[in-house]
Amino acid sequence: MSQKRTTPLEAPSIEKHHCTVDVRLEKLGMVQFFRGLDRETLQQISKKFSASHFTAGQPIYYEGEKATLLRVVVFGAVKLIRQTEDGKEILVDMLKPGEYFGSLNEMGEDNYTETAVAQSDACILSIGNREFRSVLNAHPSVAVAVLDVTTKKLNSAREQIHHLATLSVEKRIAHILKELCAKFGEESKVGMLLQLPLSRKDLADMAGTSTETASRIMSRFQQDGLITTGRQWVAIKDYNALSEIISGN
Amino acid sequence: MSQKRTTPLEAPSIEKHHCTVDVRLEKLGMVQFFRGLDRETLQQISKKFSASHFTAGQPIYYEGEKATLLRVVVFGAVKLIRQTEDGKEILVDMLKPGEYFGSLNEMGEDNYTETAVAQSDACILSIGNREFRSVLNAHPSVAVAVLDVTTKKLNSAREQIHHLATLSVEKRIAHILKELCAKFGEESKVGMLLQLPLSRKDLADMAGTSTETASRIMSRFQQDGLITTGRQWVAIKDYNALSEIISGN
DNA sequence: GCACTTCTTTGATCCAGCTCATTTTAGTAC
DNA sequence: GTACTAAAATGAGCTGGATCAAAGAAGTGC
Repeated sequence: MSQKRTTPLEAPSIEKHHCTVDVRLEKLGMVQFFRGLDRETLQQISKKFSASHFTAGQPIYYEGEKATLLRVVVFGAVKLIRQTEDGKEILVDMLKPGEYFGSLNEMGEDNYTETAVAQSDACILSIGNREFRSVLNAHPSVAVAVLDVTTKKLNSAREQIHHLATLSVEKRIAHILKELCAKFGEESKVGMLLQLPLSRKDLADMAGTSTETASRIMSRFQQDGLITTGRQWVAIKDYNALSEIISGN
Repeated sequence: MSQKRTTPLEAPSIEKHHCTVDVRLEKLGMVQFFRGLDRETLQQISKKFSASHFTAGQPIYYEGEKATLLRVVVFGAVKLIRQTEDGKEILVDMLKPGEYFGSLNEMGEDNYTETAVAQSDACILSIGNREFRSVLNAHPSVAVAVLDVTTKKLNSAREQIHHLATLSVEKRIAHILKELCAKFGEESKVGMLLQLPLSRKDLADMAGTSTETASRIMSRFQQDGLITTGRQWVAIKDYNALSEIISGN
C-alpha cells in the first residue's frame, strides 16, 4: 500500500473496515429499507446477519447455484452479471453500499439468476432468505420499502431494454456514464471521478457491445474533452456534453 | 359480431363480461397476490376497486402522466410500451388477467414510466395507489406476494436485456414465441394458438427489431413448419424446434 | 361482390458495429 | 530506472439487420 499509486481511485481500504457489531448496526441502519425502524428492532434484525469479506474480482455466488441468502453491500461495489455458454457476458447491475442482492425467494426454492462478483474489495452482510421473509412478514413497512426498491430496479431494467433496442452504442455509453456518475461520482481534481474500478470490458458489458467498440467510443469522448480516463478509471469532465450526445443526432 | 370471421382467435366477448360485484370479487381472488386472503377481507378490499372497460387498441394511460392508480387486468390483454420521440416503440410487457400494472409508488408522487394499451378488449380494475399502500401495510402477506411478482418481472426483464445484448434476432423471436406460448397458448386445431391479437410490429417491438425483419423471420419459421400464422395471430406447431433454434448455432 | 384499409411480405441497398489481429500504453513490482 | 503484465487503442474487412420502396394478402363495411 505504500507504493507510488498513480490511479486517482481511492486506495482500497478494506483493512480499515471492521464489521463489528456496532459498525454492522450502523450500516444496516443506512440500508434503504431498514430506515425508520427503531433502534431496538434494528438490533434484533442485525443479529441475524453475518458478515463476510471479498477481494476485488472474487465471485460471491454463481448463476444457477441454489439461492439461499439475501445479501447487503456494506462496503465496496458488487457487480451482477449474466453469461452465455460462449463466454459472452453482460452486466445487469452495479451495486453500492446499502443495496441488496441475492435471493429473496420463498425458502430457497430457486436458483440465483445471475453471478455476483466483488468489483472492488467488499464487505457483505447476509441473511438466510427464510429468516428475511419472517422479517418482511413481521414488519410490513420493510416489505413495502423492499418493494419500492425492487420496483425502481424494474423500471431501470426496462429503461435499459429500451436503450438497447433503440439507441446507438455511443448514446448508450453516454447514458451509462451519466448514471454511474450519479451513483459513484465523487468530486476530484480530474472531474467527477467514478469511485470504482471500471474497465472497458465492464463498460462494454453494460452497454451490450464489444470491448473494442467501447474503447473506441471512450477514446473519442476523451479527445472531445468529455471525460478523463485511464486504466480502470473514468472521470466525467463535461456532464452536459454527455446529455447532448444522448439527445443529439 | 355476426360477420364471417376467419381468424382462429376467439371472438371478442366483452359483452358477455359484466363486472358485477360478484364477478369482481371472484376475479380479484384469482389475482396472484390476493390469494390466501379470507373471503371477508377480500370483500372489503374489493370495494376499493372500480372497474372500467377498454376496447382493443385503446390507451389506458400514457408514459409521463401523473401516476395515481394501480390496476389489475381482469379480462383481455394489456401491453406496456415505451416510445422514443422519433416514433420508435418497444414493448416491455404483455399482461394477462390476474397481473397488475400502473403505479404503486408512494402517494402518486411519480409519473408512469410506460404507456399502457389494451391489446384486446379488456376489463380493468383500479385502485388509488394510496389506498393500495394501506392494503399492503395492513396485510404483509399481500406485500410480500406483490414483491415476489415484481422480483419475477425484474428477473425476466434482465433476461431480456441479456438476450438483446447477446442473441441474434432469430433467437430472440424464437424465445419470445416460446414465452408467449407458455402464457397465452391454447390448444387448437392449428397448434398452440396464442390467444391474443399479435401483429408483426408487436413482435418486432418485443424483440427490439424492425417489422420487416420480424416478418422475414416469421415467414421462415412458417416455411420450416414451426408455426402457423396469419394476420394478427400465431400458432406454435413445433415447440421443440423453437428450442433448438435458441440453443443452436 | 366490390372497394378500401391495414397488415404482411419481399427485394435491394447500405452502414454501425463485430471480429480478428496487432501495437501501444498505464500501472505495478523490483 | 527497468522489466513485466494486463488493459486499452487502433486498423481493416465483413455481415446482420436497418432502411427505403413497393407489391401482395386479409379482413371489414357497404
